[in-house]
Amino acid sequence: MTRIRLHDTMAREKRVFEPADPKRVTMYVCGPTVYNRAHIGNARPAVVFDVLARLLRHVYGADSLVYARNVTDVDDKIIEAARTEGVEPATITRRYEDFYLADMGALGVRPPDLAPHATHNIAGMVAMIARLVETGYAYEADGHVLFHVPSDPGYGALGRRDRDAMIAGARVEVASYKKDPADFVLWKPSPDGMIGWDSPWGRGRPGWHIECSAMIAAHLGETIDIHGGGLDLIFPHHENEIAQSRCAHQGTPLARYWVHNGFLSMAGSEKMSKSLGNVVTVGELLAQGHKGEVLRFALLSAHYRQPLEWSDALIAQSKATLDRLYRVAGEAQAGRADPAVLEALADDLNAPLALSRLSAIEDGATLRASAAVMGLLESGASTWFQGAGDARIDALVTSRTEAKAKRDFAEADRIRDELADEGILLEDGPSGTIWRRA
RNA sequence: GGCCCGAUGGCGGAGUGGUUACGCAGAGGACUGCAAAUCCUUGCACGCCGGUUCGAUUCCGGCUCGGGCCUCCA
Repeated sequence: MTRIRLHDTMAREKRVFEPADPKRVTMYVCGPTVYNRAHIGNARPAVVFDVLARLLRHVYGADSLVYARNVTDVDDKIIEAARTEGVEPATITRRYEDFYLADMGALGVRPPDLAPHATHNIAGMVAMIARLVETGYAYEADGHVLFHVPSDPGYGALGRRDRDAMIAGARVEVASYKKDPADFVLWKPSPDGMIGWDSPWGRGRPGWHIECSAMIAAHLGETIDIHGGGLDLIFPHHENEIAQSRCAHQGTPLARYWVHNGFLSMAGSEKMSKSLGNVVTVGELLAQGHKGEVLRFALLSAHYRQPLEWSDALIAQSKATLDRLYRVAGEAQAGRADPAVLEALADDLNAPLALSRLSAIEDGATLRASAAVMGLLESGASTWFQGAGDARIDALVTSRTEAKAKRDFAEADRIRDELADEGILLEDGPSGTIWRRA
């Protein structure tokens, strides 16, 4: 069996991956807060963990992975967006979840096995908060319930920071009702008219961190194999998840491996972020005519932990490379995957190395099977190059072939130029002329 | 200020204590009515300064530059 190694953020090093139960490998990745369109940076974890899921299924069996990616559908940004538009929060969340699924689908991201929604798991959150209050890890204050960080001596292990450092660096004013500046919210009150649920502490809504802890416990178990997400979630989000879950579960660890992807930046080298306004959404890129698979290839062109600078040149290079790979793949059916490609992916998901090994494959069936583990080359070559097909173009190509047979090259070139103006390129091969869209 | 990460050829990007990454783009050739595609050939590299070493892009230290986190954030 292929031996997978993963870089574990907790250990700060690559570790051999050994699931607790090879027949039921569990993975949880922090999914979107659905209040706007996903930008290309948001797509990186979706694509990266989609590849990891494909690899895990390849190694452990298609039915041996349970992959959950949550949907945060209650959040202050959602409430704000709903208020701005004058609609219910559910209108916002449904709209943007649909967009998210469509955008990720275009990138070849398969839906996860489970997509738990925060609003469907309130009872589990309330129960977990209640247990934390009972056991002295959390307290009620001014309508809020807060996790008391000093009560958890293990706090800070993932983010590698001590309490003093956290407090010294705090850039947000500390709420007066907190016992300790580092304490974070588990439950907050909702005024009349705002989305909320009844609880022992009054009508309110959950804090962000408790959502993931409760949904992991409810859907995957107290300890999961892999927890993934973006680098920026390490602190505080994942640190807080760990604290809540461990304290609610008698010290049982939340995850056995922590995997974090690096960031995408735009040319100009600042982090792509909504607040900076330097974002390109997946929807915009698709609308510009870029194929989803090209964007996927571009996202996989750097190792997932490395920074990746997004640019038009990167998109163009990715397309050119994919064009060539599709010519090799042709219409071949998937055969056996190349072990060298699998080996690269198994070594901490080294996608760039895997892609380079893909380039060395000359057999279409092997190429297609190997690329499938990365979610690439899943179309036939004719679909890739021509799309749905076009009888008018076929007729023009036939006319040109006839002109060529009569050695009327002026007419043949005229037709070729005419098609070129439409972005249609012709290739005269030994078995006739084929066309493709540029 | 604290913690963490990165720096490879025109571009993207692996990897390694001493031999070719690979891809894209470029150049030359073959093929072609001309192209395209394909094949062959080919140029271009490891941020700066020290140290360890027979030998460092690779290990160590310092520096410079860039990026991330420090309770909104993939």
